Amino acid sequence: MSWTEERIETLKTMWEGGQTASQIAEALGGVSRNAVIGKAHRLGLQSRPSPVKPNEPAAAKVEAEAKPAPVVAAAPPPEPPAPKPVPTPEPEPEAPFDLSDEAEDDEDEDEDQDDAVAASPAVPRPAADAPVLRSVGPGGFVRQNPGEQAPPIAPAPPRRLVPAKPSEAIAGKTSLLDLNDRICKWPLGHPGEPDFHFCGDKVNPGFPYCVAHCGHAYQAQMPRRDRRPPPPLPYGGPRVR
DNA sequence: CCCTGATTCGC
DNA sequence: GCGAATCAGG
Repeated sequence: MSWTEERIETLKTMWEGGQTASQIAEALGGVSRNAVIGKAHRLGLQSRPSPVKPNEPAAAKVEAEAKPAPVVAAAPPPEPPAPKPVPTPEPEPEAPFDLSDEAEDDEDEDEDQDDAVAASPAVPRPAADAPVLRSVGPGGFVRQNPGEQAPPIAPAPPRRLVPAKPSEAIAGKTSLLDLNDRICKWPLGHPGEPDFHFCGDKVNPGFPYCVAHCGHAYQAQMPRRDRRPPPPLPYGGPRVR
């Protein structure tokens, strides 16, 4: 399997969208997780929250036996490698909500989220967990060029909403409690803010959002090979394992 | 154990 | 350039 333009594009989008290397590898198919990581690095994609901390001074130690240690004569005490400044990660451009779940998530929040947003038994729930990227317009919405919208938008369903009691500010707006499988769940505003509410339009049948917001939610390119019936299963879909 | 990403290094 | 093997942290 080679890295075609399309596959690279998918890799980029998913990587930047916060998908794990495993998920990406699985979505692409024919490649291993390592291959994905390796390629991502070669592409210059910056590391996202990595579990491995950079060793500051301890540095050389790994299996760096590769370094034959230039023995000149009476080898002087090797200078300890100076700790290089940690590159400050660029803040993400923008996104309706925080996508990075793994980073700092709590269990209870997940539950809230599922209850709140994924409560649509009738709907094939295209992507309650990761409505991140994805494309294909079975609904008919036009797809944009990959370059036109760089930042991976993802109306990640808000977590921790449920303000115990309905606020007056959202009176007349579509609140969490108004959500059902027939109205658009696209969030407007930010959770916690007084006027936070949902779109509330009629959904594009089969999707959690209205047609307009589907256009925002589903954009990335997808391997348009085998036809995949209605519910376009996103990359981050159910992990088959 | 599982998972994650980072790195190395032979191809 | 590619990716398996390996490492290291959660």
